[in-house]
Amino acid sequence: MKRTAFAKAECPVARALDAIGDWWSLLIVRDAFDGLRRFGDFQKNLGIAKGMLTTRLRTLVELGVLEQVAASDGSAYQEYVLTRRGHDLFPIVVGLRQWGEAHLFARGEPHSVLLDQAGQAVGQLVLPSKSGKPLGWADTKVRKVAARRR
Amino acid sequence: MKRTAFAKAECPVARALDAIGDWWSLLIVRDAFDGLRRFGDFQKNLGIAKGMLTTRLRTLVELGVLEQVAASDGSAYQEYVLTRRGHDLFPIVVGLRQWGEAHLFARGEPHSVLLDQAGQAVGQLVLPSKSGKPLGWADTKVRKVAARRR
DNA sequence: CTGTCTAGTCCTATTTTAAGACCAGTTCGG
DNA sequence: CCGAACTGGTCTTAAAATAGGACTAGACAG
Repeated sequence: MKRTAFAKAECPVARALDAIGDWWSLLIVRDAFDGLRRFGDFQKNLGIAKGMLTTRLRTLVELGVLEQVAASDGSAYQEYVLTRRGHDLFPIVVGLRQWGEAHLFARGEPHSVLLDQAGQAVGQLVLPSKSGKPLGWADTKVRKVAARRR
Repeated sequence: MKRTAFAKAECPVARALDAIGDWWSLLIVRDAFDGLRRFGDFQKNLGIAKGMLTTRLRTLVELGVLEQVAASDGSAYQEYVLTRRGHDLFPIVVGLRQWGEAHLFARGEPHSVLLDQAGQAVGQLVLPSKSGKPLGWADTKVRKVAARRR
């Protein structure tokens, strides 16, 4: 049966996963953050089947995460670049990176690292509170949307 | 063909997506953050097929994101609770939530909201730098693992 | 005991994915 | 200017994943 959809869910997490929660979309976005722009670059770097890449890029463009622009090198081809909405995915990609680094690599196993412009490794993502003290899971709760009464 | 695997990738983002980057796993984790613990609770709340839920829970337990413990109500059943590793997924779930809120809901459309213990909406995730100034996408770059020479 | 609840397993139909053949327009080398 | 190679796709096919539901063993409630 068709993959179940959460596009109408009232939970933003579910909608976000419905939009970009597949194996390829965020990897394409990651590569876009790394500066990749052309169909062939994504295809070669990810080893993704061309047909998949075509449908993923189309979906990301429809979502407004990527947009197609004329190639920056003056050729007749097109390039895919991140929009504002795409740039806003940065914390998610960083979060995945930090979780992966912390839990999916053996001690000493080499992996790529995120640096600031001075070449320093960046810190951990934090969720600030009004008081300035970072919030963890235990400090928060979700307020659900009130069930619609009749 | 078999879904392509990134479990050996040197990029932590790719490994993380390989582990938890499917449509259901993070929704299960979200529900666990919301306090759900039992098979039937997850199944009812998500509307997921039981077979899918079984394999997802098994995978999450193997990954060390969830663990099975004896039911807290004294019955003979088991419950699934987040481990330390599971709790560390909090920033990712929050990131998805915030991106979804910002880009996937129409103005005024109701959605669930994340609150701190005082009932205040939480702020945006930030990536701090040494200098204390939050880092954005343009302020960072990825250092790749050096290609292995012979 | 008996009926219901829980937490699954198993089966089937359908959809999605991977992989590669094929193709039209673009660019390059000479 | 011409043929070869590159770019950015489309189409086809086989295998795998998903949705949905039937079925079941053990726990529990009355």
